[in-house]
Amino acid sequence: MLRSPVIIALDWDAFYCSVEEHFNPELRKIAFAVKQKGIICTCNYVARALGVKKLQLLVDALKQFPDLAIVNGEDLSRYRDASKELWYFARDMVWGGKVERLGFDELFLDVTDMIDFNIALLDNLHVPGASSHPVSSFFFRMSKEDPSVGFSCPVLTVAGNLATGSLPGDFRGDNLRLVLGSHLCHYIRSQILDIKGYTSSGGVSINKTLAKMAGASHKPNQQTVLFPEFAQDFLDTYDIGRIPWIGHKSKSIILDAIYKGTDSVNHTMEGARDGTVFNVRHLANKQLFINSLGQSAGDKLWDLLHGVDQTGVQPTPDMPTQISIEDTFKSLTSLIEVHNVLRRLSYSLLDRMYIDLMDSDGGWLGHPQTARLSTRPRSTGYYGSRISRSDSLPSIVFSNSHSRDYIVDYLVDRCWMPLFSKLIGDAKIFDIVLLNVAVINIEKAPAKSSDITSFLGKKKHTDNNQLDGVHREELPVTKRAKVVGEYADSKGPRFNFLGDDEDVIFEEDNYGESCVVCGQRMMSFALEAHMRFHELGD
DNA sequence: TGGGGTCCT
DNA sequence: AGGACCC
Repeated sequence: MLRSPVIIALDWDAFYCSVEEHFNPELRKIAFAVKQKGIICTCNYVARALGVKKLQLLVDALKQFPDLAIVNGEDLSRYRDASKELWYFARDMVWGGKVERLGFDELFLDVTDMIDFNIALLDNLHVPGASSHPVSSFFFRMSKEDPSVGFSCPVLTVAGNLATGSLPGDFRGDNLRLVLGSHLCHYIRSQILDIKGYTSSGGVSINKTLAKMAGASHKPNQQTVLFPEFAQDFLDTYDIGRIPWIGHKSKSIILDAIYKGTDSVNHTMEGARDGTVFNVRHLANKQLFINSLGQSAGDKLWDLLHGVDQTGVQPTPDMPTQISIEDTFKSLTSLIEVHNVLRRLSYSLLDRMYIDLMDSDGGWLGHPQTARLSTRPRSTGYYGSRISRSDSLPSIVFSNSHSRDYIVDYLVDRCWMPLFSKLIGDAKIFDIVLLNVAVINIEKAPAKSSDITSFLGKKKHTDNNQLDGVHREELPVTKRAKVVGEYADSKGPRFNFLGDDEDVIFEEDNYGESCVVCGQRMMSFALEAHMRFHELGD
């Protein structure tokens, strides 16, 4: 008999805010939001209760809620650190480490093996002919080796919410496995809260998409199990655009294909086109999906509407496949400004490479092969459109015999600036709003025997599962400080109320300054290097 | 309207 | 090199 997987989706509640509250517990009590440039990227639940929205314009939110506190979240290092820590912690609990990370705040856990093992234990408790009563509780084992590790698991109840509010017809077979999954989910969330101090929302079902949607249906700090027999009812009420992996483009293509006969008035009015899963399922068919989206995407999205998701949990590797650093601007038009931004971005990029690609002895775990520079032109193309150029990454970035300053200079002059020239072409006239530097195509370094060189000092990666509440909050800082030193310290969490306008005003003082020598306008932080440029007599 | 990521074409 | 998707 074929058994379904048991998948758990976890989502840290208001993640950036939770991290900030970790650093500054006083934030817990007040309404606050995390901003990046001109927008609020997330806000805590105190603020949400007042009506603050995610992805709201900062100026709008402050107009409406003058007392809203604002934290600058443009530097992601603290969130990345916390994300990694929670990911490793969860992964240590899942047999085979079958954990996939999605963004910084979501995990998929394939706990099928753990469920199967414990189902077998449960079956053994039923002595044939001895009793007609099933056990009401048993000890769920979290370890194959140590029978004392685990938790008490009531098998006649479901932990948390029921998607569609319905109990399944029976507690046998795959249903029983999901019941155990719900208790496992609850146990894992409790561990994460008790030991790491983060609340989460959980979803339990037979594949990633159903688990994720189930989890999203009851937030925060709750969990939901979706039994397969209710999957279609659950999905049918959703708009297709709310199903993960069906984005704006796909939704629009699908609705266009379905409603292609209707007039243009209806076409442009979103409300006029019923996009519920139920409606789309009945007005379209698989062939229409394949015709309009292509074989592979059409097939996949049609399956999704029916609760079928073949993509398994792909364990996220320890090394990222790319590392990128970016910044956005209102407008960047001169080479010297670009040069200075690239210098700053290169510093951060090196930091990230040292953190994510080096082992505790300062040896490289992986070597990126390619450097990629991306920009976004101002007001050309659709929003978000980027253009990029790439070239092989100079191997000097792996050197331990050059200073960081030297490597940065080398990168900017020999790598990023030439790529930038390639990007903007012969006209040499540009107006960009974004710069992104990335190292990609990271190849795993061959296993090394020993490497004594350690110009960065020890980067300790301990498993701090046993840390108590007092020391827990110091972790992310101390972990990073040894590696990046004073650079990171200068960029610690900043937070201010309205009235302390440093972070609230949008980059006001970065613009409109003029060089006293040549009169060229540039951002203030570019002035210093620009003056050096004059002193050297160009 | 951010500052990241993944995979596919 | 770009485009889709995710957060």
